[in-house]
Amino acid sequence: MHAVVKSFILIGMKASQPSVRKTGRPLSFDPQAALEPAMLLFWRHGYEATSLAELTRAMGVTSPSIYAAYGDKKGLFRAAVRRYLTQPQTPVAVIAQAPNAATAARTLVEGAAIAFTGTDTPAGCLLASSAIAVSAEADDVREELAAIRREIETALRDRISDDIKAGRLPPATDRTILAAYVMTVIQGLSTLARDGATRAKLEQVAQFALALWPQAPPGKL
Amino acid sequence: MHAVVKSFILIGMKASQPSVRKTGRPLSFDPQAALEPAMLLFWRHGYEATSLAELTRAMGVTSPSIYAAYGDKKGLFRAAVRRYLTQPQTPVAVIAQAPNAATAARTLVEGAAIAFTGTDTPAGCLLASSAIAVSAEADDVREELAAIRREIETALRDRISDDIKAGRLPPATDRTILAAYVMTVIQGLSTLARDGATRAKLEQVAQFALALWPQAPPGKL
DNA sequence: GTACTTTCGTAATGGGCGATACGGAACACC
DNA sequence: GGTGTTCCGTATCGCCCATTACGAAAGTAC
Repeated sequence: MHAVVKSFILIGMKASQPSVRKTGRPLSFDPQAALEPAMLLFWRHGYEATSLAELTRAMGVTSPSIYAAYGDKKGLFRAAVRRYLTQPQTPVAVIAQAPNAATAARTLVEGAAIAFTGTDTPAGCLLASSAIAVSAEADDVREELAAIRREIETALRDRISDDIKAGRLPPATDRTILAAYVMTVIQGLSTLARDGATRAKLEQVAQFALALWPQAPPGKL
Repeated sequence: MHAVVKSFILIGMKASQPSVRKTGRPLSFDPQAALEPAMLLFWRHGYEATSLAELTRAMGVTSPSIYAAYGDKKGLFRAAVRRYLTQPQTPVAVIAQAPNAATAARTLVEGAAIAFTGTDTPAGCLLASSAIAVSAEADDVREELAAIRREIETALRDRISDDIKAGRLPPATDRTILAAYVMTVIQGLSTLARDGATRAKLEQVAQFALALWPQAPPGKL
């Protein structure tokens, strides 16, 4: 019975168009579209500091409908995080599609400086800042986001490994530290943006930080 | 009357030894010493996710006594932050006492890698992580911590200016970006520590990041 | 000892939280 | 048009939150 409920949730969330269900009263809202204002609220105030009352007001959906569509507050947050990460594409996809690790890192860091200072969105990064210090009851949510962050770091580290093997990076490069350094800069940029730093400042810090990328051995680019 | 209460609070918090008050039932706890467990809780769970019930249990002080000594939850948090920042000395003092900006930055970043991975303390930095995403009611607390972060950044930037004028740094050095870069790395290290990174890893990232410090012109060290 | 001052612990305050029970409404199916 | 199914809105649930009223307790002052 619990599995049945969950499958409905997945159906309701995956498709923006009318789902495969045939009978019963139709949904009066688009569960995918309603994630937008929820994502913005979680982005601004974080997971725990965003109340259901604020969410229902911003989404234009009553709480029983939210619980039917997403399960509970954690389910809604997870869906909002998924939406956040796929706009326009996930960091892991960015890393995979870049021609090399240097481009991947540059795209991530420069993209962070821009994404963290959007005029129509809250400052900083939802993934980096919305569940850092949480209560014991929400520790699973914090851990989920930490796992995503580690996943990105691992993907970048693997790309660096490839470049070292291919001779595009010096053999002495420490792939683990280099990947961790890039993540450190991105996380730090989120806090600076939240503290009110301008886009220009963030972009300059990003450029400065990227100057540490090891140079390719001669003739191996 | 409100000012009177506040003066009592300051007296009670500044002196660990018996205050100048003569009459009345004596305090049954040391308001300064009781900040230690409160600081650790705020450090671990952040300002909003730490409840008064947890605080009273950890401090061994009932809530009316907490309100008499610190005013309210925000007052207790501010006192805990002050205690955090003065162990062993404030970042601004570290910057002021260093022989030059390079040493100041190195001391801050290397100290962060160690302080953020203590075995007897929560991971990460209380200043960097305890009030990042907060509700509207706690936005003043977030802003207060942001002001402290900006103060540290400004102090570092001014130290860099001195070094440029004294010829210890290249004239083309952008003091604003260099100071912001150091702050970015420190904030990022806090998140990495919270995500479970080891002290060794943080120290290596710190060393790596510090390699970006501009070299002094020849003969000007 | 008596009066005065301050802090103590107990117990409660109103309010907001996440989550839900329930009956009516809106569709598809036949 | 009747039946079955699903969703909607209202109203509310119990719980925990930060904060405080109140009377007893523990000191000093005289």
